[in-house]
Amino acid sequence: MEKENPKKKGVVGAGAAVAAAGLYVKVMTDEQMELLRRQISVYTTICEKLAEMHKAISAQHDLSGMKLGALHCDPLMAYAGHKITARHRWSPTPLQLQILERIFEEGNGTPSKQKIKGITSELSQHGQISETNVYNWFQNRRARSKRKQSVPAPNNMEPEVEAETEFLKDSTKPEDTDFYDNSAPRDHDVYFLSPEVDTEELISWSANGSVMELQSVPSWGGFDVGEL
Amino acid sequence: MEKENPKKKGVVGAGAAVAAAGLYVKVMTDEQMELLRRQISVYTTICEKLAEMHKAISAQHDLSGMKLGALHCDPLMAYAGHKITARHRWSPTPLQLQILERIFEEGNGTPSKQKIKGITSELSQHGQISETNVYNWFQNRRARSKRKQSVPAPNNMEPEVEAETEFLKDSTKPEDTDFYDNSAPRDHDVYFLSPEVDTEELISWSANGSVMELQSVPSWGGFDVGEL
DNA sequence: CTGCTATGAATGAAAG
DNA sequence: CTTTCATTCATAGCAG
Repeated sequence: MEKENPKKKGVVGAGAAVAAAGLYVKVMTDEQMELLRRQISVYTTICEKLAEMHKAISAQHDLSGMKLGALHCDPLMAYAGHKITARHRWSPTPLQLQILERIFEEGNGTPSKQKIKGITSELSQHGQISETNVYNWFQNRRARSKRKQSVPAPNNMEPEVEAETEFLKDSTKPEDTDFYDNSAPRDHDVYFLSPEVDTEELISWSANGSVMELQSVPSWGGFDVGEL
Repeated sequence: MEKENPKKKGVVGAGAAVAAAGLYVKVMTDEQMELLRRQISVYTTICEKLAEMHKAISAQHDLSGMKLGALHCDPLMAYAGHKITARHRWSPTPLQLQILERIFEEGNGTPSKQKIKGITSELSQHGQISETNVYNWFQNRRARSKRKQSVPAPNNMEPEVEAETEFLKDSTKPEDTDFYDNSAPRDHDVYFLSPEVDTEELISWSANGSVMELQSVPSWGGFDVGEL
């Protein structure tokens, strides 16, 4: 496989001599400093929390599709020197996936050409996508959902109550059983505000919005990072 | 380049000495400023993405139902005890492996459905196994054995430039355009500097590794946000 | 503890 | 539509 090439000593421009006039320096007051520090802290916490949740959620392979594969790289990786591998196969963004699933379940068993076109244009508002992608997606979705009717899923034993079976038994069928949601109430809100964590005071984003708020404060109290 | 120590807070002396004497203003070099700016940008973007992702995921909690029915790990459980790792992926017992190998080499290039079924039931006498497992096994076995003869030659290029190597092979589809990959510039720098860019395609954080990495860089080259 | 390797699994795309 | 291929993700097990 190909992995990181610790070649380009990217490292957050440690030595990335900033612009030319590196003679004068920027100045910040204590106040600004404090503010900055605070914001950073918040961001850090949020990211940490989110990462944790993400990890948990996609414990092993779930991920309702958060692996956008458009460009396989994130900002950090970029600076880390990991080349931006160009060209990757398309992958729906979470939003797109959501929509696709909805449409799929809606019963439109046969997305006609026209349908596809429409869907495509709708989805392209949430990210790059082509008609072919949509077509393939439906094709695959159908084919794969079809192949899920063998596992009797008879005795769904408690995952954690494994007797002496070394490996899990029937993990057999990947996709089937739609009743799972009975065990999982939709109190999503609660999930994120986990009982023990102490940081949620900082970030309380039960539904979805808190984070957005945070994002809206990128100016960092007078410190305009954007204008730099 | 002295930022190799993820553990020890570097404390770039430049003036971030928030500690004691808080009488004079803090000073940051352009370099630090740049760094900060980048990090902020990255955090912002990531948070944005994460938020979006979670919104989508929690929206229907797994729309495709593509996961193991019973196993439904939610964040809550994760926090509770990090126990979500209950499921282990299947692995053939030596005996099963032996049989599988035999069958594989027997030439049955394509163990079709029926074949799979038969094999599965045969193997299940030696341990837990499902058709899917068998299917995947053959799939992987074939793919892997095929790729066992082209390792050395193709590399020669500098890692830093090899990004452009191949995005020519985008054979996508007949009828539509696949701008999705060509339109995205790979000017890494831009990623950080322009928050206004449509982040959808800029950041794609597929692997959980990305996030993890992020977490590991909270020191902000001198800033110790962690201690806050 | 950190990283690497082997390998089960998921999935977009293509072939039949 | 169904089956196969190719690529990638994620993780268990092992080595340094």
